Amino acid sequence: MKEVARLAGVSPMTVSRVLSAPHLVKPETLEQVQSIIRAVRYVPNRVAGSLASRRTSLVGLIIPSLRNALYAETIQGISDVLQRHGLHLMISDSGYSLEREEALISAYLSQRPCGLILHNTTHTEAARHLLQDSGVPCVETGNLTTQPIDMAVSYSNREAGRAMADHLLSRGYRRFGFASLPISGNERLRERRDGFFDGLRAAGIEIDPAMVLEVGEGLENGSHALAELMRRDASVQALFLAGDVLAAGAILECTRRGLRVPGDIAIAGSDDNELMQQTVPPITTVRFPRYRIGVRSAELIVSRQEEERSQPDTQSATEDLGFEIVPRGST
Amino acid sequence: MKEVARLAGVSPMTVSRVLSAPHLVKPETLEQVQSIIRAVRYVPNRVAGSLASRRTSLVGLIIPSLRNALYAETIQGISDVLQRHGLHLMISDSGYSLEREEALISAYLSQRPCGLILHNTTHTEAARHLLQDSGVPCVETGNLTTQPIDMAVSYSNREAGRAMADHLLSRGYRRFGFASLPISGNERLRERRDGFFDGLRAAGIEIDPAMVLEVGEGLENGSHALAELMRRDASVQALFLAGDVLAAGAILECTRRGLRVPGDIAIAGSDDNELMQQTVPPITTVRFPRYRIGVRSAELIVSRQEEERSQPDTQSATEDLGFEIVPRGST
DNA sequence: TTGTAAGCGTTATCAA
DNA sequence: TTGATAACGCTTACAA
Repeated sequence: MKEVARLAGVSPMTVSRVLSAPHLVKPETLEQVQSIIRAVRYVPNRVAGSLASRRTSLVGLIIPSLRNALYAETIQGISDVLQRHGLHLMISDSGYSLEREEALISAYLSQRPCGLILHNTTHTEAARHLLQDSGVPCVETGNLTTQPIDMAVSYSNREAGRAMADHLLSRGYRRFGFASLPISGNERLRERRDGFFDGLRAAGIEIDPAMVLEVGEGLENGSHALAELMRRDASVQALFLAGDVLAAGAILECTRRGLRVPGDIAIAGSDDNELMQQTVPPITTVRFPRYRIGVRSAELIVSRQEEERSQPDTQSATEDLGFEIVPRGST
Repeated sequence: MKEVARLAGVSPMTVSRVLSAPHLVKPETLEQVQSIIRAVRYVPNRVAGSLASRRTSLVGLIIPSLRNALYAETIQGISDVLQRHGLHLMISDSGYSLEREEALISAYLSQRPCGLILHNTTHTEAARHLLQDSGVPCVETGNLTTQPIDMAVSYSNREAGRAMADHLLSRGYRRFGFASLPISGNERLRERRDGFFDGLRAAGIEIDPAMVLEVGEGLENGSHALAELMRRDASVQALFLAGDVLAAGAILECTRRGLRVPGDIAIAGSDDNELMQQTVPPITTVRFPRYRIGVRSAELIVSRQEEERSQPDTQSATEDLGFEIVPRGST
């Protein structure tokens, strides 16, 4: 910057203004400086800028897994908003471990980000403290929480589970099975499952513990879940496969076995992805507004940031973006 | 840090050492300082650290689209390696636009990252200059390039296309169709398509331009592609659907139409994802080592970084990680 | 093993 | 509209 200033015959401060507040610079000076900047291909150093201004352009995102296509929509929503505001996204995965999440939060806070987004609402004690003390705007997402650390943008997994129970009951099914990814350490799935059980119980139906399964990720494990649940109870009428693409895997397995869906067995999924619409038959599912969640999360952080520049009266927020049962051919 | 130093009765420099070179500190002092750090919940400021050391812990990644599940594997590979080395990943999507890529490169360079990974081998003139002048280690990936800006880790899309042609020819097919996402601005797909045509041509077969289609993303568009190509030539024998999940969409459409695969029509895909293995029949495809590519890309940047600390004799590298034709039921 | 001094490359602040 | 000056919170280099 000094070099640019020297060549343009102005002070470094003027160069700085050309870059970050061009409207404060006389048009001729502006153009003069800009031409030098282009000529020497000057690339400003934001590290220095951030230190001086005590403000970075980094937003941190921690998700349970990068591989899981679920998060892609949310990430795109976040990214779209941040990019419009000149902010940058750091992403890491916690591998579903709260300890790793804590370590990541700590590492991210060292970077003095202008915001943090967590796809998670349960954290270690230490992690909560870190976040609270830091004063960094923080959005929790992935599940509705009554006690957000700062802000939350989500939907109720419990209500979604209950709504799916109501849907299946309304179709006349009475014997159920349930499968999901491992519940431990995943409050989103736990809530969805418990909501489902609540809904059945309200209709006087108790699900057999043997008909509740945890399986690994992937289509293949959806197939396994179907096979195993049918083996355990050949008269089961409806399955709720909560999580990722398990339901699609089950449908594909039905195709392979020549089972009619929903004639022989009804199958419902969650997390509407395009696969759900394209199977034969298309799968009844519960859809969460993932892109919108990314967008709102990012917007909250951006607005927090802009607030800070004017009036620093921080306000917490919890937004419930809802969900939607999408009835299709499989139930 | 000053505050911690004061409370611990040492100089700030000792606190700094406790954090970044603990082996240089006397054990008692170390413990003493660490206990103060915990007590006051001191979170070091890496922005300041980076400015002083002229070294950040940020690696930038630019991919064409965040939504595309293709990149998830590569990202996970990168992330796994970086996390082990205490580095952080910034991710943005260029939306398949070279101009946006250039803008992102420029923005990333301002952050003085310790490396950049581009899922792309064609760039604007300005972008190449920026990268070359910056001296920031840069890995290009996604396609084999003869002229890497710095380093490259990839596979040959052209060879992959040719290999798929050979595979289909060896199965006895002679009338072909091809569909992919839009080719323009996507050198990876162009190469794959051209390689496919090369392979056919070598066997004396020229593909009818009417049987070459570009469609949008998603399963649904795979279905459309199948419908359209069969409409244009009812006697077509084999389709190569290159890109994303188009082939799976086509297979699902065949299921809906009651077409036998490969009896009525053979279908081959690319980018082996789990969907390809689970359809009925499973889809013949070409598999790229996406996770490995992420791993190697990150490793090259890490090793460059460590080199720099010792001997600064930078060396360029192009690594070809190959691909694999996976013959399955659909051809 | 620890400390001192001098930056790192910007921006905030105030004065001109 | 522009400039001088003093930070920002660390690390490097060297000295003790």
